[in-house]
Amino acid sequence: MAPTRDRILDALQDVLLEDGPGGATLDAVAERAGVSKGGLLYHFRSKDDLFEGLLDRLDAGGAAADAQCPPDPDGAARWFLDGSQTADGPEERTLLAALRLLGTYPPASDRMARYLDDWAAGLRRAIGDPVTARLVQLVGDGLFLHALLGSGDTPLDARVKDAVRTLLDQA
Amino acid sequence: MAPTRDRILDALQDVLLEDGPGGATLDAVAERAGVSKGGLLYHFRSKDDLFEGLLDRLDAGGAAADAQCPPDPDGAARWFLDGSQTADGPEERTLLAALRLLGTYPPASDRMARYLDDWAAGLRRAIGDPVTARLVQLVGDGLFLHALLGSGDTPLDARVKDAVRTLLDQA
DNA sequence: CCTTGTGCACCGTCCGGACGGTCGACTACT
DNA sequence: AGTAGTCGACCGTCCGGACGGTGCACAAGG
Repeated sequence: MAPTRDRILDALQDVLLEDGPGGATLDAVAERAGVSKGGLLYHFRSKDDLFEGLLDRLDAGGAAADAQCPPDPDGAARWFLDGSQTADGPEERTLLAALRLLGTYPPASDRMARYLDDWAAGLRRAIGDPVTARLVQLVGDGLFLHALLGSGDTPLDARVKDAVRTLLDQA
Repeated sequence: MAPTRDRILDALQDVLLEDGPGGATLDAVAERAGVSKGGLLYHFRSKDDLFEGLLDRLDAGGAAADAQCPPDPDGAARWFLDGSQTADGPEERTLLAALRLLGTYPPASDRMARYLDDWAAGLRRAIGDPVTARLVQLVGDGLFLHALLGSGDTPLDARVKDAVRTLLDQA
Protein backbone atom coordinates (compact mmCIF):
# COMPACT_ATOMS: atom_id res chain seq x y z
CA MET A 1 0.00 0.00 0.00
CA ALA A 2 1.17 3.52 -0.83
CA PRO A 3 2.43 5.69 2.03
CA THR A 4 -0.41 7.22 4.04
CA ARG A 5 0.57 10.73 3.13
CA ASP A 6 0.24 9.97 -0.58
CA ARG A 7 -3.02 8.15 -0.05
CA ILE A 8 -4.41 11.23 1.68
CA LEU A 9 -3.34 13.48 -1.18
CA ASP A 10 -4.92 11.03 -3.64
CA ALA A 11 -8.11 11.13 -1.63
CA LEU A 12 -8.07 14.91 -1.62
CA GLN A 13 -7.81 14.90 -5.40
CA ASP A 14 -10.68 12.47 -5.74
CA VAL A 15 -12.95 14.49 -3.50
CA LEU A 16 -11.95 17.77 -5.16
CA LEU A 17 -12.73 16.37 -8.60
CA GLU A 18 -16.02 14.79 -7.63
CA ASP A 19 -17.53 17.28 -5.24
CA GLY A 20 -15.55 20.48 -5.72
CA PRO A 21 -13.93 22.51 -2.97
CA GLY A 22 -17.15 22.56 -0.99
CA GLY A 23 -17.10 18.82 -0.62
CA ALA A 24 -13.45 18.67 0.34
CA THR A 25 -14.00 18.40 4.08
CA LEU A 26 -11.48 16.84 6.39
CA ASP A 27 -13.96 14.10 7.20
CA ALA A 28 -14.57 13.27 3.55
CA VAL A 29 -10.87 13.21 2.69
CA ALA A 30 -10.03 11.07 5.70
CA GLU A 31 -12.75 8.55 4.96
CA ARG A 32 -11.70 8.34 1.33
CA ALA A 33 -8.09 7.73 2.32
CA GLY A 34 -9.09 4.99 4.73
CA VAL A 35 -7.78 7.00 7.65
CA SER A 36 -9.46 8.64 10.61
CA LYS A 37 -9.65 12.40 10.86
CA GLY A 38 -7.09 12.35 13.63
CA GLY A 39 -4.78 10.33 11.41
CA LEU A 40 -5.16 12.84 8.62
CA LEU A 41 -4.36 15.73 10.94
CA TYR A 42 -1.25 13.95 12.06
CA HIS A 43 0.16 14.17 8.53
CA PHE A 44 -1.27 17.60 7.69
CA ARG A 45 -1.67 19.97 10.58
CA SER A 46 -4.51 21.95 9.03
CA LYS A 47 -6.67 22.11 5.97
CA ASP A 48 -4.43 24.75 4.43
CA ASP A 49 -1.46 22.53 5.05
CA LEU A 50 -3.28 19.80 3.15
CA PHE A 51 -3.88 22.13 0.19
CA GLU A 52 -0.25 23.15 0.28
CA GLY A 53 0.69 19.51 -0.02
CA LEU A 54 -1.37 19.20 -3.19
CA LEU A 55 0.25 22.28 -4.70
CA ASP A 56 3.70 20.88 -3.88
CA ARG A 57 2.79 17.73 -5.71
CA LEU A 58 1.78 19.89 -8.68
CA ASP A 59 5.16 21.63 -8.73
CA ALA A 60 6.91 18.31 -8.87
CA GLY A 61 4.75 17.34 -11.85
CA GLY A 62 5.58 20.60 -13.64
CA ALA A 63 9.29 20.09 -13.33
CA ALA A 64 8.93 16.51 -14.55
CA ALA A 65 6.85 17.62 -17.53
CA ASP A 66 9.41 20.17 -18.58
CA ALA A 67 12.08 17.47 -18.70
CA GLN A 68 10.00 15.47 -21.18
CA CYS A 69 9.65 18.20 -23.79
CA PRO A 70 11.22 17.26 -27.14
CA PRO A 71 14.08 19.56 -28.20
CA ASP A 72 12.90 20.20 -31.79
CA PRO A 73 10.27 22.89 -32.51
CA ASP A 74 7.69 20.66 -34.18
CA GLY A 75 7.96 17.94 -31.57
CA ALA A 76 7.77 20.45 -28.76
CA ALA A 77 4.65 22.10 -30.19
CA ARG A 78 2.96 18.77 -30.77
CA TRP A 79 3.84 17.66 -27.26
CA PHE A 80 2.55 20.87 -25.71
CA LEU A 81 -0.65 21.14 -27.74
CA ASP A 82 -1.63 17.54 -27.15
CA GLY A 83 -0.74 17.70 -23.49
CA SER A 84 -2.97 20.70 -23.00
CA GLN A 85 -6.11 18.70 -23.51
CA THR A 86 -5.57 15.36 -21.94
CA ALA A 87 -7.22 14.79 -18.62
CA ASP A 88 -5.85 11.32 -18.11
CA GLY A 89 -2.91 10.16 -16.09
CA PRO A 90 -2.04 10.97 -12.52
CA GLU A 91 -0.42 14.33 -13.21
CA GLU A 92 -3.36 15.77 -15.09
CA ARG A 93 -5.58 14.58 -12.29
CA THR A 94 -3.49 16.55 -9.82
CA LEU A 95 -3.71 19.60 -12.04
CA LEU A 96 -7.48 19.46 -12.44
CA ALA A 97 -7.86 19.01 -8.70
CA ALA A 98 -5.60 21.99 -7.98
CA LEU A 99 -7.71 24.10 -10.32
CA ARG A 100 -10.63 23.59 -8.01
CA LEU A 101 -8.75 25.45 -5.30
CA LEU A 102 -8.59 28.66 -7.30
CA GLY A 103 -11.28 30.70 -5.61
CA THR A 104 -11.05 28.88 -2.32
CA TYR A 105 -7.41 28.85 -1.36
CA PRO A 106 -5.80 32.18 -2.31
CA PRO A 107 -2.18 31.05 -2.81
CA ALA A 108 -3.37 28.64 -5.49
CA SER A 109 -3.41 31.34 -8.20
CA ASP A 110 0.28 32.10 -7.97
CA ARG A 111 1.27 28.47 -7.82
CA MET A 112 -0.86 27.66 -10.86
CA ALA A 113 0.61 30.54 -12.85
CA ARG A 114 4.09 29.29 -12.06
CA TYR A 115 3.06 25.81 -13.11
CA LEU A 116 1.83 26.98 -16.52
CA ASP A 117 5.11 28.81 -16.94
CA ASP A 118 7.11 25.68 -16.08
CA TRP A 119 5.27 23.76 -18.76
CA ALA A 120 6.05 26.40 -21.38
CA ALA A 121 9.75 26.55 -20.47
CA GLY A 122 10.53 23.64 -22.77
CA LEU A 123 8.57 25.36 -25.53
CA ARG A 124 10.66 28.50 -25.24
CA ARG A 125 13.80 26.39 -25.33
CA ALA A 126 12.81 24.47 -28.47
CA ILE A 127 11.33 27.36 -30.43
CA GLY A 128 13.75 30.15 -31.21
CA ASP A 129 11.34 33.01 -31.74
CA PRO A 130 9.80 34.03 -28.39
CA VAL A 131 6.68 35.47 -30.06
CA THR A 132 5.97 32.19 -31.82
CA ALA A 133 6.65 30.22 -28.67
CA ARG A 134 4.23 32.39 -26.74
CA LEU A 135 1.61 31.97 -29.46
CA VAL A 136 1.84 28.20 -29.27
CA GLN A 137 1.59 28.43 -25.51
CA LEU A 138 -1.51 30.61 -25.65
CA VAL A 139 -3.25 28.27 -28.08
CA GLY A 140 -2.41 25.38 -25.79
CA ASP A 141 -3.67 27.24 -22.78
CA GLY A 142 -6.86 28.08 -24.65
CA LEU A 143 -7.36 24.39 -25.41
CA PHE A 144 -6.68 23.69 -21.78
CA LEU A 145 -9.32 26.16 -20.68
CA HIS A 146 -11.91 24.52 -22.88
CA ALA A 147 -10.92 21.08 -21.64
CA LEU A 148 -11.35 22.46 -18.15
CA LEU A 149 -14.94 23.43 -18.86
CA GLY A 150 -15.69 19.97 -20.11
CA SER A 151 -15.72 20.28 -23.88
CA GLY A 152 -13.82 17.38 -25.38
CA ASP A 153 -11.44 17.38 -28.32
CA THR A 154 -13.11 18.50 -31.54
CA PRO A 155 -12.04 17.80 -35.14
CA LEU A 156 -11.75 21.56 -35.60
CA ASP A 157 -9.15 21.76 -32.85
CA ALA A 158 -7.07 19.09 -34.56
CA ARG A 159 -6.98 21.25 -37.68
CA VAL A 160 -6.00 24.27 -35.60
CA LYS A 161 -3.12 22.30 -34.14
CA ASP A 162 -1.93 21.41 -37.64
CA ALA A 163 -2.18 25.04 -38.67
CA VAL A 164 -0.09 26.14 -35.72
CA ARG A 165 2.60 23.64 -36.54
CA THR A 166 2.83 24.71 -40.19
CA LEU A 167 3.33 28.19 -38.76
CA LEU A 168 6.50 26.97 -37.11
CA ASP A 169 8.06 26.09 -40.44
CA GLN A 170 7.67 29.65 -41.67
CA ALA A 171 9.30 31.13 -38.58
CA MET B 1 -31.71 52.99 -5.66
CA ALA B 2 -31.32 49.95 -7.84
CA PRO B 3 -33.91 47.20 -7.52
CA THR B 4 -33.26 44.97 -4.54
CA ARG B 5 -32.76 41.93 -6.71
CA ASP B 6 -29.93 43.60 -8.62
CA ARG B 7 -28.38 44.90 -5.43
CA ILE B 8 -28.31 41.36 -4.08
CA LEU B 9 -26.62 40.05 -7.22
CA ASP B 10 -24.08 42.89 -7.01
CA ALA B 11 -23.41 41.94 -3.40
CA LEU B 12 -22.95 38.31 -4.38
CA GLN B 13 -20.34 39.34 -6.93
CA ASP B 14 -18.49 41.46 -4.42
CA VAL B 15 -18.37 38.71 -1.85
CA LEU B 16 -17.38 36.10 -4.43
CA LEU B 17 -14.51 38.26 -5.66
CA GLU B 18 -13.25 39.22 -2.23
CA ASP B 19 -13.66 36.04 -0.23
CA GLY B 20 -14.16 33.32 -2.82
CA PRO B 21 -16.98 30.77 -2.83
CA GLY B 22 -16.31 29.90 0.79
CA GLY B 23 -17.16 33.40 1.92
CA ALA B 24 -20.32 33.64 -0.13
CA THR B 25 -22.75 32.84 2.66
CA LEU B 26 -26.35 34.00 2.66
CA ASP B 27 -25.64 36.16 5.68
CA ALA B 28 -22.66 37.82 4.06
CA VAL B 29 -24.51 38.51 0.82
CA ALA B 30 -27.56 39.82 2.62
CA GLU B 31 -25.55 42.17 4.80
CA ARG B 32 -23.62 43.45 1.80
CA ALA B 33 -26.82 44.12 -0.08
CA GLY B 34 -28.34 45.99 2.86
CA VAL B 35 -31.07 43.39 3.20
CA SER B 36 -31.89 40.91 5.90
CA LYS B 37 -31.41 37.23 5.29
CA GLY B 38 -35.16 36.78 5.15
CA GLY B 39 -35.35 39.51 2.52
CA LEU B 40 -32.70 37.79 0.45
CA LEU B 41 -34.52 34.49 0.61
CA TYR B 42 -37.65 36.22 -0.54
CA HIS B 43 -35.98 37.13 -3.84
CA PHE B 44 -33.94 33.95 -4.22
CA ARG B 45 -35.46 30.84 -2.76
CA SER B 46 -32.19 29.07 -2.09
CA LYS B 47 -28.47 29.52 -2.42
CA ASP B 48 -28.49 27.62 -5.70
CA ASP B 49 -31.23 29.90 -6.95
CA LEU B 50 -28.99 32.84 -6.12
CA PHE B 51 -26.12 31.33 -8.12
CA GLU B 52 -28.47 30.71 -11.01
CA GLY B 53 -29.35 34.39 -10.96
CA LEU B 54 -25.70 35.30 -11.38
CA LEU B 55 -25.29 32.89 -14.29
CA ASP B 56 -28.36 34.37 -15.96
CA ARG B 57 -26.81 37.79 -15.68
CA LEU B 58 -23.69 36.38 -17.33
CA ASP B 59 -25.70 35.06 -20.28
CA ALA B 60 -27.20 38.46 -20.85
CA GLY B 61 -23.69 39.93 -20.92
CA GLY B 62 -22.54 37.33 -23.45
CA ALA B 63 -25.34 38.12 -25.84
CA ALA B 64 -24.64 41.84 -25.49
CA ALA B 65 -20.92 41.30 -26.15
CA ASP B 66 -21.63 39.37 -29.33
CA ALA B 67 -23.66 42.27 -30.68
CA GLN B 68 -20.67 44.60 -30.30
CA CYS B 69 -18.26 42.56 -32.40
CA PRO B 70 -17.02 44.44 -35.50
CA PRO B 71 -17.96 42.79 -38.80
CA ASP B 72 -14.51 42.91 -40.42
CA PRO B 73 -11.90 40.20 -39.66
CA ASP B 74 -9.16 42.50 -38.35
CA GLY B 75 -11.51 44.53 -36.20
CA ALA B 76 -13.15 41.40 -34.82
CA ALA B 77 -9.80 39.83 -33.92
CA ARG B 78 -8.58 43.01 -32.27
CA TRP B 79 -11.82 43.31 -30.35
CA PHE B 80 -11.72 39.73 -29.17
CA LEU B 81 -8.04 39.62 -28.25
CA ASP B 82 -8.17 42.85 -26.28
CA GLY B 83 -11.42 41.92 -24.60
CA SER B 84 -9.94 38.67 -23.38
CA GLN B 85 -7.68 40.40 -20.95
CA THR B 86 -9.59 43.28 -19.49
CA ALA B 87 -10.94 42.80 -16.00
CA ASP B 88 -12.65 46.15 -15.72
CA GLY B 89 -16.26 47.10 -16.20
CA PRO B 90 -19.38 45.52 -14.73
CA GLU B 91 -19.57 42.64 -17.19
CA GLU B 92 -16.05 41.44 -16.56
CA ARG B 93 -16.77 41.65 -12.87
CA THR B 94 -19.73 39.35 -13.34
CA LEU B 95 -17.57 36.97 -15.33
CA LEU B 96 -14.79 36.82 -12.75
CA ALA B 97 -17.34 36.26 -10.02
CA ALA B 98 -19.00 33.44 -11.98
CA LEU B 99 -15.61 31.80 -12.41
CA ARG B 100 -15.42 31.37 -8.68
CA LEU B 101 -18.43 29.10 -8.85
CA LEU B 102 -16.69 26.58 -11.04
CA GLY B 103 -15.85 23.91 -8.53
CA THR B 104 -18.62 24.81 -6.13
CA TYR B 105 -21.78 24.93 -8.18
CA PRO B 106 -21.73 22.13 -10.76
CA PRO B 107 -23.95 23.70 -13.48
CA ALA B 108 -21.52 26.61 -13.71
CA SER B 109 -19.17 24.70 -16.06
CA ASP B 110 -21.74 24.31 -18.80
CA ARG B 111 -22.95 27.86 -18.52
CA MET B 112 -19.40 29.18 -18.70
CA ALA B 113 -18.61 27.07 -21.75
CA ARG B 114 -21.68 28.44 -23.48
CA TYR B 115 -20.63 31.95 -22.55
CA LEU B 116 -17.19 31.52 -24.14
CA ASP B 117 -18.92 30.22 -27.23
CA ASP B 118 -21.25 33.22 -27.36
CA TRP B 119 -18.27 35.54 -27.31
CA ALA B 120 -16.65 33.72 -30.22
CA ALA B 121 -19.81 33.71 -32.32
CA GLY B 122 -18.99 37.15 -33.71
CA LEU B 123 -15.50 35.96 -34.50
CA ARG B 124 -16.81 33.07 -36.56
CA ARG B 125 -19.11 35.46 -38.38
CA ALA B 126 -16.37 37.95 -39.23
CA ILE B 127 -13.65 35.47 -40.14
CA GLY B 128 -14.45 33.23 -43.06
CA ASP B 129 -12.12 30.34 -42.35
CA PRO B 130 -13.38 28.39 -39.31
CA VAL B 131 -9.90 27.08 -38.50
CA THR B 132 -8.47 30.61 -38.34
CA ALA B 133 -11.42 31.82 -36.31
CA ARG B 134 -10.91 29.03 -33.82
CA LEU B 135 -7.20 29.81 -33.61
CA VAL B 136 -7.90 33.42 -32.75
CA GLN B 137 -10.41 32.28 -30.18
CA LEU B 138 -7.95 29.88 -28.56
CA VAL B 139 -5.25 32.54 -28.33
CA GLY B 140 -7.78 34.88 -26.74
CA ASP B 141 -8.89 32.21 -24.32
CA GLY B 142 -5.27 31.53 -23.46
CA LEU B 143 -4.76 35.21 -22.70
CA PHE B 144 -7.91 35.09 -20.66
CA LEU B 145 -6.63 32.17 -18.62
CA HIS B 146 -3.43 34.01 -17.80
CA ALA B 147 -5.34 37.15 -16.88
CA LEU B 148 -7.44 34.95 -14.62
CA LEU B 149 -4.38 33.78 -12.76
CA GLY B 150 -3.29 37.32 -12.17
CA SER B 151 -0.53 37.91 -14.70
CA GLY B 152 -1.06 41.28 -16.35
CA ASP B 153 -0.58 42.25 -19.96
CA THR B 154 2.98 41.76 -21.15
CA PRO B 155 4.77 43.39 -24.10
CA LEU B 156 5.29 39.92 -25.51
CA ASP B 157 1.54 39.34 -25.63
CA ALA B 158 1.09 42.55 -27.61
CA ARG B 159 3.49 41.20 -30.22
CA VAL B 160 1.62 37.91 -30.30
CA LYS B 161 -1.60 39.76 -30.97
CA ASP B 162 0.03 41.58 -33.87
CA ALA B 163 1.30 38.29 -35.24
CA VAL B 164 -2.15 36.74 -35.07
CA ARG B 165 -3.65 39.64 -36.96
CA THR B 166 -1.09 39.50 -39.76
CA LEU B 167 -2.08 35.85 -40.03
CA LEU B 168 -5.58 36.97 -40.93
CA ASP B 169 -4.35 38.76 -44.04
CA GLN B 170 -2.83 35.58 -45.36
CA ALA B 171 -6.02 33.59 -44.90
C1' DC C 1 -63.89 59.41 3.42
C1' DC C 2 -62.83 55.70 5.84
C1' DT C 3 -62.30 51.00 6.84
C1' DT C 4 -61.56 46.42 5.74
C1' DG C 5 -59.03 43.18 3.20
C1' DT C 6 -55.38 41.27 0.28
C1' DG C 7 -50.84 40.52 -1.13
C1' DC C 8 -46.09 41.90 -1.72
C1' DA C 9 -41.59 43.07 0.32
C1' DC C 10 -39.03 42.46 4.07
C1' DC C 11 -37.51 41.37 8.79
C1' DG C 12 -35.34 38.66 12.91
C1' DT C 13 -35.03 34.39 15.25
C1' DC C 14 -34.39 29.73 15.62
C1' DC C 15 -32.62 24.98 14.69
C1' DG C 16 -30.48 20.83 12.80
C1' DG C 17 -26.45 19.67 10.90
C1' DA C 18 -21.84 19.97 9.30
C1' DC C 19 -17.28 21.69 9.69
C1' DG C 20 -12.37 22.45 11.42
C1' DG C 21 -9.72 21.30 14.99
C1' DT C 22 -8.27 19.25 19.86
C1' DC C 23 -7.30 15.59 22.97
C1' DG C 24 -6.34 11.51 25.49
C1' DA C 25 -5.96 6.71 24.69
C1' DC C 26 -4.36 2.83 22.15
C1' DT C 27 -1.12 0.06 19.08
C1' DA C 28 3.09 -1.53 16.97
C1' DC C 29 7.55 -1.25 16.10
C1' DT C 30 12.42 -0.32 17.85
C1' DA D 1 10.51 2.08 27.56
C1' DG D 2 9.86 5.23 24.03
C1' DT D 3 8.20 6.98 19.87
C1' DA D 4 5.70 7.30 15.41
C1' DG D 5 1.30 6.52 13.83
C1' DT D 6 -3.55 6.04 14.37
C1' DC D 7 -8.00 6.29 16.41
C1' DG D 8 -12.64 8.18 17.61
C1' DA D 9 -15.06 11.00 20.83
C1' DC D 10 -15.75 15.63 21.56
C1' DC D 11 -16.06 20.99 21.35
C1' DG D 12 -17.27 25.54 19.61
C1' DT D 13 -18.66 27.74 15.59
C1' DC D 14 -20.99 28.73 11.60
C1' DC D 15 -24.15 27.93 7.80
C1' DG D 16 -28.45 27.14 5.13
C1' DG D 17 -32.92 27.29 5.44
C1' DA D 18 -37.63 27.51 7.73
C1' DC D 19 -40.79 30.19 10.05
C1' DG D 20 -43.85 33.65 12.08
C1' DG D 21 -44.47 38.18 12.01
C1' DT D 22 -44.54 43.45 10.36
C1' DG D 23 -45.69 47.32 7.52
C1' DC D 24 -46.94 49.33 3.36
C1' DA D 25 -49.61 49.89 -0.98
C1' DC D 26 -53.78 49.65 -3.09
C1' DA D 27 -58.38 48.37 -4.13
C1' DA D 28 -63.29 47.31 -2.89
C1' DG D 29 -67.32 48.29 -0.06
C1' DG D 30 -70.04 51.04 2.82
